[in-house]
Amino acid sequence: MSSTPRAWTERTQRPVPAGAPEPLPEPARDALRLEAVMGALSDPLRMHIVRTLLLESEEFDHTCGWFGLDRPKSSLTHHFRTLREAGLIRQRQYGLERRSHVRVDDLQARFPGLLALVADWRQ
Amino acid sequence: MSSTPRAWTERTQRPVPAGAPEPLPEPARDALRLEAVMGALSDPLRMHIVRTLLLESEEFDHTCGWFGLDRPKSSLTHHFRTLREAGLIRQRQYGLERRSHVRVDDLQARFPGLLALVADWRQ
DNA sequence: TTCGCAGTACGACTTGCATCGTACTGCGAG
DNA sequence: CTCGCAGTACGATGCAAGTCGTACTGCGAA
Repeated sequence: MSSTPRAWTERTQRPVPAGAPEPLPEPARDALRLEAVMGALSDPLRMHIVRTLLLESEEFDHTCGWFGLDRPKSSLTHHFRTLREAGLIRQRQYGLERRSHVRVDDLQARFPGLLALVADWRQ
Repeated sequence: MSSTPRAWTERTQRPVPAGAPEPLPEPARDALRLEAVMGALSDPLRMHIVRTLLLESEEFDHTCGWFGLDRPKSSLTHHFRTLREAGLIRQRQYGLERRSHVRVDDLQARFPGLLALVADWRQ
């Protein structure tokens, strides 16, 4: 079940599969704010989430549970919402679960080099 | 009295003039933390300070007053200390005044591309 | 030595955020 | 229909940070 992940630099955003649900509300590319993005990444847990999503994601998006984070569900909801509202991740509701991926194209376009910093982050 | 500022990308850190006071306490290059740096930059006023220091500084460092910020002095003390403790700026005490500059070399070495994002920031 | 000034230190207030428990929602399996 | 589960919503709590007034410090000029 594990397809080999491409390097994130080579993985431009995947085409959206037909019939995928609409993304949850998020800021448009032009509305992304560098301070807000950096504020979202100033929390180590959120930095970890984005970095993991960037480096270890496969062909499909991932649910909150996939990360194996040892925090209550309500805390994860909070952090994922923070990341989405800052524009770092896109979330779609697939039936029961909410799946996330990094907005690679938008972030590269607006803040070139930022994701490279995240990828190089050492805990 | 305005010498032409070089572009920040061409201005590697100036040699320290002989007899300059020691820098105030700051994290060493290896101790810089990306989350902390981003946390410091998540405040628009601090982002503005760093960007101004990066783009409009001259051959010498600058005092808090130079920025012409319309805030009480105690607020500025707070923000400059935050920037110094996160490792973004270096501060030296010259008699009465405390002068600051961006730690260009350290930041470029540890977080390449980060200062370019700051320079491109639009208020 | 006296004064003015740059900046600090301290403390109070307020706001925002992280954390988490609990109740709830809504889809899908059986 | 009923149950279980992923995740949300809500609210309480505690803490960290932003804001700012006031008192203070310490250098340098007159």
